[in-house]
Parts: sequence; C-alpha cells; structure tokens
Amino acid sequence: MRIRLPSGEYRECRRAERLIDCLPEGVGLIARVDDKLLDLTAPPPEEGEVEVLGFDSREGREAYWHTSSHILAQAVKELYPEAKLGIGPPIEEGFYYDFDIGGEVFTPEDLERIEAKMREIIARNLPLRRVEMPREEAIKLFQEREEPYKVELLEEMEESVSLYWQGEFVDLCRGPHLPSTGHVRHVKLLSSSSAYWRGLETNPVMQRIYGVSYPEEEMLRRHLERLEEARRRDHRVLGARLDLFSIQEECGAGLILWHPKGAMLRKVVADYALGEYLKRGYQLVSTPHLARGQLWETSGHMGYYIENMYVFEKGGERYVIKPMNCPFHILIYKTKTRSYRDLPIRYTELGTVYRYERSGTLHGLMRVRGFTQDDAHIFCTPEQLEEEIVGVLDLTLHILRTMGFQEFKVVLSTRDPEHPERYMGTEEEWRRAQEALMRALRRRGLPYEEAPGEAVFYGPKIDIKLVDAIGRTWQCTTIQIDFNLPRRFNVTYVGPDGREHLVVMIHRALLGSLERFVGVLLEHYAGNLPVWLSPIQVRVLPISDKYVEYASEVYERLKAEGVRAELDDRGLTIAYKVREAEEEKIPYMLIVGRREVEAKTVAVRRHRVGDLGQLTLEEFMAKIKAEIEEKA
RNA sequence: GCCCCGGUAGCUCAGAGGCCAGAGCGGCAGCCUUGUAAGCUGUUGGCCGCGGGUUCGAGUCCCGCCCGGGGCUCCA
Repeated sequence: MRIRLPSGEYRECRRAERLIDCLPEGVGLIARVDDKLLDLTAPPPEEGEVEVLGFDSREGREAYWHTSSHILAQAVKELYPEAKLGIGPPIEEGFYYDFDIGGEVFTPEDLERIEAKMREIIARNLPLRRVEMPREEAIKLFQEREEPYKVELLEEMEESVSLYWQGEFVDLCRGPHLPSTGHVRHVKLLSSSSAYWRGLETNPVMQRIYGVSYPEEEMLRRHLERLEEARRRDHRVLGARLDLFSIQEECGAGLILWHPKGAMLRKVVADYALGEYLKRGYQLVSTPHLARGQLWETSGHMGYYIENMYVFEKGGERYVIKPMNCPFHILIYKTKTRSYRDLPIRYTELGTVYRYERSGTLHGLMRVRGFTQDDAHIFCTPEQLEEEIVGVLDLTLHILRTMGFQEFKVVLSTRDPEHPERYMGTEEEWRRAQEALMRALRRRGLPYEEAPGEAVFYGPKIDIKLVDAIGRTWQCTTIQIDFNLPRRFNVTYVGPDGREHLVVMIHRALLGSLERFVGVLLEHYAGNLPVWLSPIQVRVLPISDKYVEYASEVYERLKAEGVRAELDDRGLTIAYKVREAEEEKIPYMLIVGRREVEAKTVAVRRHRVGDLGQLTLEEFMAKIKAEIEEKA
C-alpha cells in the first residue's frame, strides 16, 4: 500500500493497525481512498493508494472544523448538562453548533467560558472513536442520553449509522474526524445567535454558536484581522461618515435617501454603465413607476409575486408599483410587428422598482425595498441567443473590471432534469438555451460552476459573483433566459418563412442594483474610491483667509473643466482642514498659501499618500484629467 | 415574518427607580492668520424611539408598536 502525503511525497506502508501509524508524527488530518474519506485511525487498505489530507485541502479543513464543532458541543454539554444538541457542521470559514438551552441565551461571557472549556478538552487530547451501529440501537442510545433532536434526525436515516465518541461525549456523525481533540490547536468562538431547529419558523428556537479554528496561531490571527477589516469597511458606517446616504425611520425601512455626495457617486456609476450600453446597441427606454393590475395579471406577477408587491386601489382600479421592468419593455416591443431583420432589439432602462422584502432581510444598501436596476431586455431569435450572451458577458466583464474587480465566480443554473414538470417551456427549448449559455461561457474561457435545479421556472441563467478586495463574494450580474413572458404576452417576430415565431427574451442586470453596487464598491475600496468615481475629486485648501482669493480662482478653474471640486475657505488651521479632507477620503487636496500664490502653483496632497509637492495648475489639470480618463 | 440584542444631544457613548440627565466630538460666537491628520476660550444643543401601564416618583420596571443590528442550515 502506498501513501501520498500532503507534501506530495510517497511512502510505503504495510501491516499497520491504523493509517496514522504509517505517518510521520503530526502529519495529516484525514485520508482519502477511492473517493472515500476515512479517519486516520481507520485500518489501511490491503493495497492501492491512500491520499492523506491536511489543512490545506478543503476536505481536511472541513474535518478540522467538524471536529472543532464536536469539541464545542462537548464543552457546552459539560457546562450545561441540560442543553440538547442540534447540529454542528463545518461551514465555509469555521463551524457552528446549535443547542436548545430552554429559551436562555449565551452571553459573550458564556462564550469565553465555553472557549476555555474547549481548550481544556483539546489539552485532554481525547481520541475520537468511530462506531457503526444499526439505526435502532443509535436511537436507543440517544433516547437514553435525552437528545431528542438526534433521535429525530436518526428517524429519517438509513439502517446503519455512525457515531463518534470522544471521552464521555458522543455525537451522531458521518465523519471523518481528526484522530484526537488535541489535533485542533487554536480555536476562537465568534458569536452566538438564535436559529430555528432545521431552519423552520414553527420549530423550537436554538442557540447557535459560531467559531473558527486553525492549526497555526498566525492563521487565526489573520482570520480575526480579516473580520475586523470587514467591520471597518461596513458600507453603512462609511455611508454615514462620508455623508453619502441615510435610511430613516420617518421615511421607511429599506428606502434609501441619497445625500448629495452619495447621489453623485450613484450617478457616476449609472452614467458610466448606461453609456457603455448605448455604445453597444442598446436603446434607452423609460417607463412608469406603476401600472394597472391587469398588466401584472398578464405577466403572472399577481399570481406568483404578489407577496412582494405594493398594490393599491384608486378610482376603483387596482394598481401595482412596479417590482420589475419587463412587462413595460414588452409593451414597447409589441407596438409594431417586428421582423427577424429587426432583431436583436435591446431595451435598457435604469428602472426603479419596489419590492416588499421581509423586514428581517433588509440590510443597508445591500438589501432594500426600493432600488434601481441597470436593467435591459434583449429580444432575439433562438439562433441569435449564443451571440447575444457572449455580448452580455463581454460587456459585464468590461464594466466590472473597470470598476476595479478582477476576480469572478460564474454559476450556470440549469433545470433539474429529474423534475421537468416544474419548468415552463419545452425540452428542446431548454436544451438549446442551456447549450447556448454553456457555449458562450466556453467561448469566453470563463470557468463556471453548474448548478442543476437552480434555474428559475421560466428559464436557465448565468449569475456572476464578484470577489472583493478582502475575498468576499457579491452577487451582481444576472443573465436570465425567459420562455414564460414571450408566451404570456405573445411576443413574436416574423421569420424568414413569413410566419410568426416567439422571441427569446433575455433579462439582464449587470451591476444588479445601483444601491447594492454602490454598497459593494464602498466595501471593496473601503471608501477610498478611485478619482473617477469619487463624488468630490479635489478640495482646495487655502492656508489662511489671505489666500482665499487665489484659492477660489483655482476652484473655479477646476469646476470649469468639469472636475468635481470643493473650496474649504473656513478660517481654520491647515492641519485641521487636511485632517478633515483625509477623513472624508477626498482623493486630492490642493493647498495654497503665499508660496503658491507667488509661483502660480498648487501644493498637491494625495489622500493616504501625502504631499506630492508643487505643480503648476496646468500640470495638475493634465494629471487629474488623465487619471479620470483612464479610470485608474 | 420569527428569535435574540439594541434605540439617551447632529455623531460616538455613559447613566439602571429618587437632586437640575452627562462626557467627547460636532454646531455657533470670539480670539488666533495659521504650511500638510484636531490652535485657544466661551456657548448652544435632549418629548431618554412612540404609545399605554405599575409607582408618591419611570431613561431606568411591565405591555404593545415603530426603527436598527445579528441570526433563521453552508443540512448527522
């Protein structure tokens, strides 16, 4: 039997009781044999190859965090013997465990105590022992231990299940696990909150504890730093500090009030995106904020989207405040008979829509009730579909890269082949549409993940998530094919055969919503926006009121050239005004005093960089205009 | 929607049944005339989220509502 170590080295092993006996001290967490994951305490196979996985593999990390969650559960049981165990899986970054503690909550002090207990259990270095048994036997065991949730889980399971023991503690678990609790090194409990048993509101409330653990202290430190960094970048905090927007009780939850600077930022983003669309054959349309109920009956929204819609009555007529723009664009399309020669037709609109989102889901700019989509609908023939998708992909990548994002995650959502009855449209239409999407992605060399069954009922879609400066992903672009609305509204074109055919309709929003996108930008740049996006690009700071006159000349010149500038002519010290401008993250400060007046120059200070020295006003104008032009 | 936590000056926060509710920052006024991240002095500022209740007395305790934050599987 051959063993492949995490380092890539191989070693031979024979006649060991346990895999771990073949390994150098401290190497490896779990093992993989023929796609099956095993504990290192499992007996090695007679022959073949065993791959030993460490923390640098996804599976190894998951086992590490899974064992950590068992240690957490054991610690809680030791401190709170009456606590009932829920579930405790590893998650993307760490782990959690749910406990029913009879309506109590964990305080931060409790978490500290639990964390200390975890360290104690780690120090005990308890071996984890896997036991397989018939389901009935496991049910009895957990009944005796008074763990009703485990019993509930077991009742839905197969005949044979596995348990893991560590000391007195036992948990139902598929595994694999680390050989002993001592293999977990540095652990930190992060937060607790409530969660329903199995996520169902009708179920009992449990207390969930989140935590994370690492083999190296340095890794834990970096993780905590990253969490701190994310808090510092919170767009809601930046939004208030930079005076960009507010959300106010008097106005309503999820409704954004854009202040002057925020509105400017939003406009710069919107103008840029719309400008790019117009360059690429989109036509601008504009549609009302509400429409008669009948339109939404036809579109089907009254049926399947009513929960999210603002509906009201006036003059005996029902109206709906639009949650989407598509029906309007369809009505515009349908004002003429369209030939295949007219297609594709691409209508775009920065359409402001309102959707009633559940209060608990609202979050700053990221999830709101009123937002503006950079929306468009492409009407095309089935033959044109692939080319159109390629065009949309190129467009969105160009725009997102310009905005400063370099890394993306692409997901292709297709229909669940097991349940074709859940979807609109024919087998043939779906096959062709999904293939068009795949081919388009391949043509652009975009790696993607396929998500079968994740498609909406009316068609397959491509979602693009962008990865921000600190590695978080944000859903922005969505490109959806729609077989539903063309049928409901009978949206057709006349083909070369002289007959009417249904169009293929593509919904696409590239930034998604302007609100969310601005939020993402703020967090990505931590508020330090590049000059071209910055609502204020330059602030002119006279050193004392003696130089206000020259400062105003500089300021007027900047404004005349289209640079977004401000003049700070308050009678405060220069240090104070610099500090304020730095805090407001204004990219350029132009400081003018006696020397600058005499030499007809400006002293340039760059945000977060410092003094760049003197330039003539002409030189500075050229510099900043180039920077804006390049969108650097 | 549901669970937990919170809401006190424009902002950040202290006060936890009993004098007139506090601090820092900000705002305003005056002085200073300033050279690259906070000059000095004075002053202003509050339906203690809203409504009801308990109490001799309520930011403080109880109930309801509104708003904000975290969470509501990433499925042993």
